[in-house]
Amino acid sequence: MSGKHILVAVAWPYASGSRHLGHLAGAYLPADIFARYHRLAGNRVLMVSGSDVHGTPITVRADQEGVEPQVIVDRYHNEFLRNWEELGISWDLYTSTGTDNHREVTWDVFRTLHEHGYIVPKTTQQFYDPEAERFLPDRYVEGTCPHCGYESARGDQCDHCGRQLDPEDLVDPRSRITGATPVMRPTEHYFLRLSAFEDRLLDWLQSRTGWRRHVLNMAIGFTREGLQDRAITRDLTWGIPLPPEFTEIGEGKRIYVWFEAVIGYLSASKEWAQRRGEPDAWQAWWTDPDAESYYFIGKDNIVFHAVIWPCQLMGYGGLNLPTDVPANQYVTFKGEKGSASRGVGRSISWYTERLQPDALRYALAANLPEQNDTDLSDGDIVRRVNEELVATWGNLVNRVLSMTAKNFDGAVPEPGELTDVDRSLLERVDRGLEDEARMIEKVELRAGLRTAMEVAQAVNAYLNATEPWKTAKSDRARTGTVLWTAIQSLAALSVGFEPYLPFSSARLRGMLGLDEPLRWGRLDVAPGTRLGSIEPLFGKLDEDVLTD
RNA sequence: GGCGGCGUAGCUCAGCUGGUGAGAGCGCUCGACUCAUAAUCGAGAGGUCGGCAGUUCGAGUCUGCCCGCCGCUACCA
Repeated sequence: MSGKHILVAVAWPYASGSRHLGHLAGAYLPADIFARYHRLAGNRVLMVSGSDVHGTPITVRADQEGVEPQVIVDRYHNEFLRNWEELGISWDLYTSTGTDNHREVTWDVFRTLHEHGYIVPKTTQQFYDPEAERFLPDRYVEGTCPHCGYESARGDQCDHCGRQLDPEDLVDPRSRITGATPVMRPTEHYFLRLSAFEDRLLDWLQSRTGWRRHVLNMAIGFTREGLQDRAITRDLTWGIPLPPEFTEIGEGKRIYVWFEAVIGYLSASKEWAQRRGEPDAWQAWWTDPDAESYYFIGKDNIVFHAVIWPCQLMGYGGLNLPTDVPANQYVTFKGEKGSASRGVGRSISWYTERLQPDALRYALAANLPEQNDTDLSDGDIVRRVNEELVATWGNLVNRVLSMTAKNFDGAVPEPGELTDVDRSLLERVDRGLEDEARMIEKVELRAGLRTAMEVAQAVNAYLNATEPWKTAKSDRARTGTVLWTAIQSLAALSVGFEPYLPFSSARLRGMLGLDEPLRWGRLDVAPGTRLGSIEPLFGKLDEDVLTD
C-alpha cells in the first residue's frame, strides 16, 4: 500500500451535448472517489480524461445548428470544465482529443500497429452522395424501414421500431444532406486486425480476478463469438487525419473516433508529463508492470475497454493492460435510461445550480449503479441528503462541536483516563477506516460510504450512551474525556468521508484546526486546540428544491 | 433473433465458490433521550427471494423453460 502507481482512466465525455447525472454517477464520481482515496493511502495517482471532440453526433449537431463542429465542441468542453470544478472532480489532467499531442500519440500508435502488421487496408462498399460528392456515414442515410415501414429510419437503426439496420436495408434510401439518392461505391479503409488477438485476449480475460461479473462475462462472451477486423478510418472531414505518409487509400480519410478516443488515456498521460517538465514521467504508470490501471466507464463501453483497447495495447507492445474495468450500470430516471439527446435525466449543471456539491456527491455515491441499474428520483436525492447525510453525519458534527463550545469555551478538552467505552469507540473508528479502505480498493464504493456512515452512527450511539450533556453538570473531567473521544472520531471521519465529501470534510478539518496534507487513518486533534467557527456542514433541503 | 447482466421487505439496494430461523439504509410502529439541523439511540412489524419444473439430505444461491427490464450485436462511442 505504499507508493503504488495507479492510473485512474475515466471515460471521455462526448462534447456533443450536456452530460447528465447518469454519466456523473457512472464514471466521473466513482473515479474521483477512488482517486482521492488512493492519494490518501499514499499511492501515486494519475487521473486523466478529456473531452472527446470527434465523432458523428458532433457533426450532426453542428449541421443542425449551422455552425462549425468546433463551436459545439468549445461550448460543451467549457461546460464540462465548469462541472468538474464545481463538483471537485480531482483530475491530474483533463484535456481533449483535439490537441496536437493527442494527434501525435494517435499517429504513433497507428504507425506502430501498422509496422507490427495489425493494420491493413481493405476495400468496402459504401453509400456515396453524388450531389454532395462525399461518402455518407450510416446516420446520414435515411429511408423507409424494411421492418416497420417507418419513413425516416436512419441507416444505423430505426427510431420507430428500434431495430438495427444496415443502410442498404433501407427502402428508398436518400441522403440526409442533399436528399439525393445515394449510390454504392467502393472505398478503401484501414482495418485493425482484431482477429489476430483473439486467443491472447481470451487467455488474458480468463485470468482476470476480481472483475465485476457483468463486465467479464460480456468481454469473454464477445471474444468467444469471434473477433472480426474492424475499420478504423472513415470518409469524413472532421477527425484526426492519417499520418501523412499513409496515402495508399486515397484522400478524405480520417481516423475513426473509437480508435483514437481510447488512445486519449495514453496521450493525456504523456501531456501531463510534458506539462510537468518530466516528459518520461508517464512511463511509471504505463510500462512498469507493478503499476495498476482502472478504467471507469459505463456499461455501454465495456467492449471498447475490455476487448478492443487491450488489443490495441497488446499490438503496440510494452504497455500495461487494464488492471480492472469497473464498469457501472445505469442510473435510470423513473425507470428510463438517461439520454442527453432525448431529454431524459437533467444535466449535471442543472443539479449543481441547486445543490451543494457534497450533497449531490453523497446522494449519487449512495446510489451508484455498481451491480444493477439504479433508479434515482429527485425525491430520493432529497431523502438521502436530509435523512442520512444531514441527520446522521451533519448533525453529529454539530452536536459534538456545539457541546464543546458551550462547555469548554470552544477548545478541545484535555482527556482524562479512557474507559472501556471510550477505547472501544476509537477501536471501532479505526476498524471502520480499515474496512472502508478495503472496500474502496475493490471498487465497492457504495459499501465504502455505508461503512463510513456506520462509524458515524457508532459515534452517535456512543454519545447517547455516555450522555455528556448530563455529566457536564456533575463531572467536568468525564465530560471532557467523552468530548475529546468524540472529536478524535470526527477527525477520523473527516478522512473517511474525504473521498466522497471533499468540500465539507475539508471544512470540518478547518473547524478542528487540522492542516493538510492528509493520510488515511485517524488524525490526532491536540487538547487545547481552538475550534473554528462552528456552522452546519450541510443545509437541509427544501422538499421542492428540485422541482421546477 | 443471438450474447451478457438483472428481477430479493413500502422505497433504494447487499447477499462470494448452495447449508444454523433471508440482510442493510430509509419509511412505518413502540420505547429511551433532549446536547444537536423536530436531529440521535434502542426494539419491533414487514418478504411464497419474477413464474414453473428439475438436480440435491438441503437452493435466493445450480440446471431448463417462461415473463419483464437494461446493455451489446462490430458505421453511436
